[in-house]
Amino acid sequence: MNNVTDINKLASILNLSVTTVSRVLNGKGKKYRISQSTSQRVIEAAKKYNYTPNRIARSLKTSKTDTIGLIIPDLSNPFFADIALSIEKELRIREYSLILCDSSDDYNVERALINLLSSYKVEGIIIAPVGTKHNHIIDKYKTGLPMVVIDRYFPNIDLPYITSDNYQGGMDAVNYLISMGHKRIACIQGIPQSQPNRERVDGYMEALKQNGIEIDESIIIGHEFSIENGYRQTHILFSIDNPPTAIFALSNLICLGIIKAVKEIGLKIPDDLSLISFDEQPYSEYLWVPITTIRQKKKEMGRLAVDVLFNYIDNKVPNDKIFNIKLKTDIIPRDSVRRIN
Amino acid sequence: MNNVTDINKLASILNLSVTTVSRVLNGKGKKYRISQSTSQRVIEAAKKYNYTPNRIARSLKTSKTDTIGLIIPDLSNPFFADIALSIEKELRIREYSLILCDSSDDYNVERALINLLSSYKVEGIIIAPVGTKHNHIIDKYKTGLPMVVIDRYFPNIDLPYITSDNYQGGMDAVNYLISMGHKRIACIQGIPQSQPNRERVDGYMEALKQNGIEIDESIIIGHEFSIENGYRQTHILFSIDNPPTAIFALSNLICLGIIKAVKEIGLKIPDDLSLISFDEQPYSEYLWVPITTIRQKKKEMGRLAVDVLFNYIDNKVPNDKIFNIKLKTDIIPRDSVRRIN
DNA sequence: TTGTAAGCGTTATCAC
DNA sequence: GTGATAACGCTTACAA
Repeated sequence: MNNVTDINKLASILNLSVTTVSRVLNGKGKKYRISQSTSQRVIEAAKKYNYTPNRIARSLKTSKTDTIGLIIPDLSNPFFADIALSIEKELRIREYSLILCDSSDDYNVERALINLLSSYKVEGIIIAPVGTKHNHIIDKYKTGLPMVVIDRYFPNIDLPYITSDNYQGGMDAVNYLISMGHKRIACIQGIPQSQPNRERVDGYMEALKQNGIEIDESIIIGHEFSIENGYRQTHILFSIDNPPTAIFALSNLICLGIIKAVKEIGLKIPDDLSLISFDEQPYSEYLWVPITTIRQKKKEMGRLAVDVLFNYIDNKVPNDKIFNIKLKTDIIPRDSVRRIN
Repeated sequence: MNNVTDINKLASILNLSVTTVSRVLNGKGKKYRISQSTSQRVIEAAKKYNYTPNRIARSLKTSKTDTIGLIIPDLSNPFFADIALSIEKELRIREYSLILCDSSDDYNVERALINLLSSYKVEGIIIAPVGTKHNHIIDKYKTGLPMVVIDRYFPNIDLPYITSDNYQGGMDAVNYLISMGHKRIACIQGIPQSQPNRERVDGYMEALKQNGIEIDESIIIGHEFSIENGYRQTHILFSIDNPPTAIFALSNLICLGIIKAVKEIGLKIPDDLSLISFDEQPYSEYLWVPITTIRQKKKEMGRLAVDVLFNYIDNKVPNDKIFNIKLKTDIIPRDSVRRIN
């Protein structure tokens, strides 16, 4: 089983030039009118000696690496894991591979990762940014490296993005709560500076406004998309006078934290508290109480991100034409919201 | 902002040879006794022109790509997502990057991915195999490419692996159930041919045997690590005579399916049915009933996989010395198991 | 129908 | 202290 890893060796074994071997192996046999028999011999030898072209060498020559980079803040969050999976699948179809990077929601890490990926000569980057600063991203994009931002985008900045319609999602959630009779609605948020968070909160406020309900800033709290945050803030909410009758959780992780706290406090959902949460998960239905959620189109987001990215990579679209897409969310009513008086 | 992407250009701007520039940039300045001032100039110019070495070219020369490949069956399964994250983090510390591949639990895809990764010249591969065949893996390993198998390993085969002690985990789960008075214990399994599944079932049977409980093969059912499978099998279990008083679920996804079915059937956990499940998840505690689980050391598994892999990559260890590691599991008692008469 | 040779951007060997 | 130059394995003009 003498594996051959070098086109030169293969060519010399075959008594052919590397050119011919390369052409056959790249499917350019007929283009260069290489004889049937030669082609056969090459293909068989390649199989026999288990030869696969060295992509590194090929890339150096062609400046195509067939790789793209993905930077996400937290792979252990199923929201991002699902998106990553969707992206991987889409890339596979195009015969591209994925270099996966986790920024741990850290701006400095993210910054370094972009440069790292660029040194690996990825042909494009899909990034769910930490969400606060964006200069490092734009700079790289202007360099000519195709990039698409997902989830946490930057408004009014020339960067292609795919995100959910978080504003509408926030409005839908709160309108639903209001339609069920709730007026005192708290909002436990994630990273306040991040755009999805902002828009969800804006949607929340708009819904209240449209329904003539006064906004109480003291029950818009929290600072992180985590279980811990949901847990803490809920305890705070129920230690104040006039606690809410409903909570709008801005992510699945926050929602879990709320459940934890609510049980500790000894309340029942939805009897004592109604709950609605952003992010549908496979387990949302099987939680303590089946949770009413706002579902984002994760798979679609991944698919579109790749689509749009390749529009730039394949130069179907000029770099200064910016794609901006907001995907509709939908609401999945379950048992966690109760109708009150 | 004229970015320079070529060491030649940078060298000519500096009026130095590429050799010198390369040496300085690779931290070999003092080794070659390059003057302080020259080093300074190089470093500053690199920064000024935003120069980063082309890793593709470097790799071709050094045959080091600083990448490793990861193949997992399903990134949307949080068990694998957590492991992937742990691996990514470990690699980052070593300044390596990760090419992530999802095999969709498909043997043919897995086969192709191994060759693909090898053509990308990854320096090693960590793989959670589909779990049935292994020749393609061994063949590649024998080629000299370092590989480590995680989770679904192959017994009595010369391949390094890191997995959980599934046998012990299975025994622990069932012993716990038995200690709570259960005798009629069903087992809903995942992929029957996969080794973790086998060993969990073996542990299950051993525990029964040791306690003088007869094994009823008709209540060891299922074929997939999925919600759907858990759901279906539970319905089947409760359509037969003499249904179980407890179920041992062999994965978190299966557990969710069981919950779904149990609710439909109108049973209560743990009143009418006790449930214990493999795989601890962040949400295990917040499910319909807080679920008693067998926790696997996912983070540790990822960490060790990388550790062991680098023992081969760095040739600290001969390729024919095989590392085999089984990590202890632990049991997290919650409310889903009831003590019966 | 096939082959020769240049060149992709590095690093490493040898030379000065 | 610094520099020419070969080589890594491939693709691709250009030749024949």
